[in-house]
Amino acid sequence: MDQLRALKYFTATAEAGNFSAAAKRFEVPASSISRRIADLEASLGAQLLTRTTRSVALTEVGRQYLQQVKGVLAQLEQCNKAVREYQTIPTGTLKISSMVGFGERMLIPILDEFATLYPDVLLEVVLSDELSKLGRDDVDIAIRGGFAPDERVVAIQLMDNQFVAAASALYLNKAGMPASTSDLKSHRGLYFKTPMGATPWWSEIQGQWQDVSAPSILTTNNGKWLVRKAIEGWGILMMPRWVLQPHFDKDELQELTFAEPLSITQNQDLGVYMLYQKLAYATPKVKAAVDFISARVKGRG
Amino acid sequence: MDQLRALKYFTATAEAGNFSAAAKRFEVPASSISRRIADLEASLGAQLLTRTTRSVALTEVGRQYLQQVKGVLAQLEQCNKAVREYQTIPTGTLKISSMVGFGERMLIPILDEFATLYPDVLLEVVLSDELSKLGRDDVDIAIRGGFAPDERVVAIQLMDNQFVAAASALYLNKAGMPASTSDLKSHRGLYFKTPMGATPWWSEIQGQWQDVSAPSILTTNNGKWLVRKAIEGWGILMMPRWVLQPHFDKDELQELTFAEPLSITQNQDLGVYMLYQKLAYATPKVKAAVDFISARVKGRG
DNA sequence: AAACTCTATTGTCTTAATAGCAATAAATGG
DNA sequence: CCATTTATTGCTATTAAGACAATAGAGTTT
Repeated sequence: MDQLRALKYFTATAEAGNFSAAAKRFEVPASSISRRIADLEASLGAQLLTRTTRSVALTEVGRQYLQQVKGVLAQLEQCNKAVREYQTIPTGTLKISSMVGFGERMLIPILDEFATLYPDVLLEVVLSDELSKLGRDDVDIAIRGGFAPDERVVAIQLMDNQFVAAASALYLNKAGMPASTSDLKSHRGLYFKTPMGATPWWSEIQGQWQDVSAPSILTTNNGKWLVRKAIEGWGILMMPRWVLQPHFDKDELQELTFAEPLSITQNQDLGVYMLYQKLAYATPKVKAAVDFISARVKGRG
Repeated sequence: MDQLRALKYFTATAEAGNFSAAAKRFEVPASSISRRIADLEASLGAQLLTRTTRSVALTEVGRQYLQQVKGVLAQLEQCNKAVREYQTIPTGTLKISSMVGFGERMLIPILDEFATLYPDVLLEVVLSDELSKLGRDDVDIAIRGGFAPDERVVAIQLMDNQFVAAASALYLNKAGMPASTSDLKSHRGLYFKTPMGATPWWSEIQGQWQDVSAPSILTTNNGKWLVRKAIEGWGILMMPRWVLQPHFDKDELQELTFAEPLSITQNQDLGVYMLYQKLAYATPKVKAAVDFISARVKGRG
């Protein structure tokens, strides 16, 4: 018995809810679907579907089996795909999902070079701060702050993503230079809003992490606007160093340094990570992109 | 192409190092192994093995593919095993639907023991006098008064469910003991209301079934309340013997016996039945529960 | 209530895939 | 150099799956 075929029929039927719809998808008669699944059930010694003459429904075992088997099928497909694409020149569509800020400032600029280097790779870049799933054929490469530990996902740290406080000279002249992190509370705050919520300012004062956020003047998920407002002297903001560095260089903003540690989280590990599936690395386009991005970004950052 | 078989051949060959050894393991000619793997390679568009006339060795892709695929095969085996195990050890969720009265008095008490006996079975008991469908994965076991004849449903009679008339001494002192069933009409009636309607009293007098119902004082679908009112002397009620027996024992109620047959239906067959689906592959959880319930209830009832 | 449609199943035939077997050619080991 | 092992190839037999038609049950519409 071709169990693999039976499994494909089974998953399709479970999704469709009846045999005939599944049969159409595979362009075979419904009787074939019925027979293959009956065979599968016989070989397992278990009833996977309860049938009426009008429709089919999963049994409890059927539901369990389906869920597990779907993962197996997906993985096998991945394996086949990896082999098929191996030993070929980088081609095809490469989907990259990145955080908005990083994408605009770091990724897009270097991808021009990548595109000329690998002209056969069609780039599809999605900038979003929402999470997107790897593996589900959703994206090939994801760039995120922090990473969820997963066996099949490789995480490469691109940069440390250290948040620093900054304000314009204009503002500092008006409001005065804060001497310590606890002074921040009497200033005006410009806040970056991530999908996980706003990013209050934390400082470790005498071994204790404390919220030292200034009253909010503006909260937005648009980094560029936030920076512009800071330059115009609206208040103090905290952003990753790699965002602010160009403005420091142009003297548009001044970095505020303190004796006490200052961060946007009590957890220090908020580096920028590039994530990709371990399996996918076998495909040339992914391998090329992963190697390219990590070389370029690490060289800069 | 049966990819699964090809993969099994491939992994065996890779482990053995040559086709003939793998062929022996599957008891097929070496030519079959050779052909299946060649097909697999063709479908993948990649060479997995380098062959000499004396032995075979993995290529770079082959090694990668082997490693990934071995995991997939193991997982699939795991899935199959899980299903087969499900068919041998009682596990999973067991849904039982029962009539309210029977459920409260007979079923729930014995299910404690069942739960300790089969700890892997998650019980889900629904007490309702409404009909519920077997088969649609709605319930695994249904307990009902009477049964609809259906080819795919097995019905086991648990008890005879004989209805008997009763009243308290208090009432009988006041109203007098009815000498025959036809006397009942001048008494006060407490009626049990099933989803099928009220339950008038029928008696077979001189070969003729007649309605001998007393005027109704109370009609309810709540058996416990009905019994309490009877004990308090409100009137005469008819309930299954297994409901009333404890009250007879405690002298709270007296059974009324007559020369003429008395019932709540002209059809005598109103036993309590346990119903379950007749499936090609019976699940252990259902079998265990059916056996357990019929043993315990028949022993008592 | 009756006609209709959609759906799963079953039987039979056809077609495609696989196993079995024998022959051949290449490589290894003595 | 010969004997042996091993992969491959051609051919046949066998088995499994698909195609098609017919049947029966379950909703749906009229």
